[in-house]
Amino acid sequence: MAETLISLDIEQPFNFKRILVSHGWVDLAPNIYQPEANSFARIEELKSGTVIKLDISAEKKDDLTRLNIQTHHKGKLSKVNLHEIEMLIRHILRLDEDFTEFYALCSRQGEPWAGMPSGTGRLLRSPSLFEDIVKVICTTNIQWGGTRRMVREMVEAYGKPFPLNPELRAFPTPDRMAEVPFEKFKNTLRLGYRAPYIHELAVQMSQDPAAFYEMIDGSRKTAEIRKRLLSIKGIGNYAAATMLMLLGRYDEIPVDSVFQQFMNEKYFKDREFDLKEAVAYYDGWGKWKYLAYWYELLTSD
DNA sequence: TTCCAGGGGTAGA
DNA sequence: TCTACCCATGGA
Repeated sequence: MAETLISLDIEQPFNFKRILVSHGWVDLAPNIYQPEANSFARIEELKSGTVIKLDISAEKKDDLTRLNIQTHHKGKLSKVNLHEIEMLIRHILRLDEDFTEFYALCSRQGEPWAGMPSGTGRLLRSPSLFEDIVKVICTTNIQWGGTRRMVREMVEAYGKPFPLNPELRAFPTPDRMAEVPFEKFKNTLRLGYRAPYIHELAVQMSQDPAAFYEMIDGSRKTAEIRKRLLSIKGIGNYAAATMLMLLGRYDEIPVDSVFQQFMNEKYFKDREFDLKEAVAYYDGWGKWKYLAYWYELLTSD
């Protein structure tokens, strides 16, 4: 067993704890949430096929935050491996995303946004597009406990084991899912009607991953990316809005039962609920609608 | 047992 | 673009 510590100093407003409680992602396998330690771990299969465990925590250092990524591995990690780990950490924690404009807007909008803790706004994501799409599909038309179960079953059935503790596994690659015949895939996992969507996605992404990354290219307009996301079976309006959020685009409100119940209770107490009016409530936030809604929801009770 | 969940696909207007 | 209807699964 070997350990390698990677430390990253973050100078911009940054709030690690807020990432952990930003949405449910920290609680989905192969993430391991450690709330008492204010940290989380994650099993990761690197491009080389090496499976490692990452223990991710943060500490305050004067005016900046130091991220500590304790990497547990068998054998030695190459420079390429270490670079890949840093890049994936930067991605899942959104270290390179700029929220300056959002914070300025929050301070002008009054409460609850004006009182938002510094560095809020980063919602945890997964290293790969495949993992995030699969997880978003697993949040549709099901309670959160069901989402956790389905994701856990996928990891347990098809994730590559961590050699130092084979009970822990990485998130399955598209290849590993695609090579399983559909009938077997469907009967191994209890995904309900989502099984064909996820298996088909795995097949397509294993055949032509570049097409998917080209689809979400940063130079594309949000509406264009949204249209492409909607062409994926299993992704509708809610899931597309959630995927856009995960891609760093906050233009769309994810209209689901949570949104409708929250808006109904907060703004439609004495009158009939109007969905268009509820969505339009966030129009003033422009490209920051999702974060505005999400923060209001988090602080509502 | 029935209802429905952090909805979406499809057919038919 | 909008509406009905169907969809597996499991928790409440």
